[in-house]
Parts: sequence; C-alpha cells; structure tokens
Amino acid sequence: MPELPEVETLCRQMNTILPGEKILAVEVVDPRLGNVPPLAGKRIVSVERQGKYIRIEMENGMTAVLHLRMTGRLLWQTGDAPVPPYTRLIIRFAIGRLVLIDPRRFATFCLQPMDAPPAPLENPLEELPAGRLRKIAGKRRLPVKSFLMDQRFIAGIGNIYACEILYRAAVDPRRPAGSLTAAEWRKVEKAAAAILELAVACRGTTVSDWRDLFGVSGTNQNHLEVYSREGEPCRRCGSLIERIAMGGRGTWFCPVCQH
DNA sequence: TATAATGTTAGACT
DNA sequence: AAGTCTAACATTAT
Repeated sequence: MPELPEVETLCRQMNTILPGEKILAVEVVDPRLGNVPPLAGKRIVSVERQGKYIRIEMENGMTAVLHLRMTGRLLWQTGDAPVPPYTRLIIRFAIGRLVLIDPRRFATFCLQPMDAPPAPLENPLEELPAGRLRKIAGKRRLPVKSFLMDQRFIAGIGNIYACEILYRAAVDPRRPAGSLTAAEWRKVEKAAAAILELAVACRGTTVSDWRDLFGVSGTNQNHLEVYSREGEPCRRCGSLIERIAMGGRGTWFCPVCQH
C-alpha cells in the first residue's frame, strides 16, 4: 500500500516524537512476523526512509528495518485507547505506543535484513541528474511503467505514482524503457519529482485505507489525474481514461495523449 | 461468488 | 548469463 510519499510521511512524523525515547517493550501480536529484533531498552536516534523501507536507528548502531508492503500502517497511540483490529506489533514507549496494523500480513520487521537495499538507490523525490534514468534504462525492453516500479533501479515508486508520473510526462506506460528519448526521460524525471513532492506535502494518497501516523487521511487523492479514473475524461484532451492490466496490476492512462 | 487491492520475490521461461 | 514474466504470499472490500 504505502509508496514513497506515505513512507516519507510516517518517517517525518515519527521523527517529531521518537528520537531520544527509550523502547520499553516490543509485543509481537502476530507470530507470522517471525523473530523480531530485541529492542527493549534501546533508545531511538532517528527514523530514516530508504525507498519504501523504514529504518529505525538505535543509539548503539543497531538498525531495525520495517517494510509495510501492501496494507501495513503505523499508528501512534497515547492514553488507553484500544488497539485497532489487525494489530500485528506494538512498540511501547513511556509517552505512547507505536502500533503496526496490517490486514494482509505482508509487512516485515527485522534487523538489517539482507533484502534491504544495500546502498543508497536513486531517490526520485530529488530531481535526478539529467540523463540518469536514460542511462539506467539502457536498451531494456521491459515496459517503462515496470521499470519505474522496479526498486532496484529507482526506489519508492509504486503503482499509483507510476501511473501518475507517466500521465504527467505524457508517456505510454507500455513503451519499452529503452525506447524513450532523452527529452522523454527528462519529462519523466521532472514529473516524478513534482508528483512525489506534492504527495509528500499532502501526507500521501488515501484511496482506501491509508492513514498517517496520527490516523489522519492524506489529501493527495484530490490531485490524482488517472489512477482509478477509468472511463472518466482525460483532463488534458477529454478522451476517456483506459484501464489495462500490466504485470497483474491495474494501469490507467490516456490512450490519446500518452505516447 | 468473483475480482481487485498502494509490494515483493522465487522460479520459470527467453 | 541476463532480462523478462508469472504466480504466490493472506486477507479484506466491493
């Protein structure tokens, strides 16, 4: 569920309350999470985003890495409110508790796992240097939408924002990545930075169940141009937005003005 | 009841 | 060998 803007929102919000706080206890509510890092007694230094990963840095150099996958959410609770349905993990502090909610149970939480990105990846939130994406794409034949969503190339873009970025750049999502011109890549890079930046400012996109750390909906759904707008008119040319399946995911685009 | 859902990846196939 | 594609993970909401 959460893509870069949603994960960025959670990290920024956690950084307003957690640094300096000591973890009192970690309660594993869903045993499917497996062996959770032994964090009791550790003090938090900061929370960092890397792609869609949330890295919780502890004072002794230990790092716990959380990935929310499809339906993971984090909620900050104080007082004695009941724990929400689908709670899978509770991290307790003196000033409140951090709750992991995850209906589909794909989220993972472990210590510096091998599947975390080993090195800093391209961060599309910062506008990439000219030509960077074109160089990475090389002669690849996979669809440009799949390319944008491949976390090994650029980290943080998921299905909603891939559709929105390609619409803004007026590029057909089915085009082979290697076939885009330098000018088209430039548009994609600029569209990515602008769309992700706006989405962060809006605290994410709430199309169904996304909420920020404090349980509040984001507002970026008000800025979506194609995602989930099948059959509605394109805001640039008036043609009807189409939905196709690519790699098993819904893909929305304007068949007339995206080339 | 059938379908789709904001992610990732192991394994199959080119 | 490297690139690409598909199914699977678990569960809910429509």
